[in-house]
Amino acid sequence: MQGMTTHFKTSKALKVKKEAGENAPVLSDDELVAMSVRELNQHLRGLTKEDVVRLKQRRRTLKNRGYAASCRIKRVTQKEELERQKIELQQEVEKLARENASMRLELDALRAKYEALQCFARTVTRGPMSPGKVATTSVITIVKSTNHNNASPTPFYAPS
Amino acid sequence: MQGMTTHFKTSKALKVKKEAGENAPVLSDDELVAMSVRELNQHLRGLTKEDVVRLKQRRRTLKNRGYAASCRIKRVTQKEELERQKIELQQEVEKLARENASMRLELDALRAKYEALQCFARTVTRGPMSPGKVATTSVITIVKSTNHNNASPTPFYAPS
DNA sequence: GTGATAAGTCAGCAA
DNA sequence: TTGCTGACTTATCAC
Repeated sequence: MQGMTTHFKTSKALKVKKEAGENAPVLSDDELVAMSVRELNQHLRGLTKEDVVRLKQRRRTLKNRGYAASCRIKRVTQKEELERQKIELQQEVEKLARENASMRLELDALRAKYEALQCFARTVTRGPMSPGKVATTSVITIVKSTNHNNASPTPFYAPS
Repeated sequence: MQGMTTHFKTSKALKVKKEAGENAPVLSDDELVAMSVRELNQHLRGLTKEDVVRLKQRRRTLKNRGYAASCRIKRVTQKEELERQKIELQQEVEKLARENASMRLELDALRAKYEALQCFARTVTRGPMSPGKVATTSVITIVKSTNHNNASPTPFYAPS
């Protein structure tokens, strides 16, 4: 329904302007689009009303071309930004999950150590009937099993 | 450079087809676009070569219109999906951070309790010279200060 | 051929 | 008037 490419259209528009041109040195698209309204009016002197309308329309179209490009760039940029944030958040989730897991291990280990110590404390405080020697033996046994589980060589009676 | 809206163009295309029409009941856009190639060929009988080309081109344009629409919808959908995932991840980060903080508190509290118990154990095991009564008094003191810090009414010598 | 997409054009809204 | 964006068309690429 009009088999011309945009570039053909553009150059045709230029050609038309040239044909009807008075003195204008054939404004390029870039010049026309970068021109301020005041500057544009300078170039409008001595042109047909029709040419003025045509030129202004071409300017508007060129501007629109730029707007459309900005719009696309903005869209792409925003999408990339979202994807970046997504990756960042995923990494943060991973980091927190790791911290979480390691703290859970630490907590479990400490709970075990605590319970072992508690157990020992009970044997000691259950009554003054048993002499120190028995209690100490218990302690050694407990510590061994605890060490086997969390590889911490610190016996609970050390200053830590 | 052609001041017609798409709909105007479309109806113009229809009109053209009607003017040159043989027997076709003026295919609507929807009909034309939904038609299979084989069905289309049925409707192409007895049309000018030019009309055949025109009709096929109209069909292609209509199809393209649909593709463009799908493309836009897809773009929007993907963006929404990204935003949804972002919110989901933010919530997960918050949840993990909360868990993390509470576990850290728990860990600190347990460490304090453990150290208190350790302290007591040392007083008990330092030597069998001190009788049970003295040790018990120490225990009570420790428990009180521990309770003050973490509001846990469980003395370390209870079965927990 | 069919479907998807980048670029350009236009309409229409908002400032 | 300027800038932006949705919808459409066209060109182009991949399958």
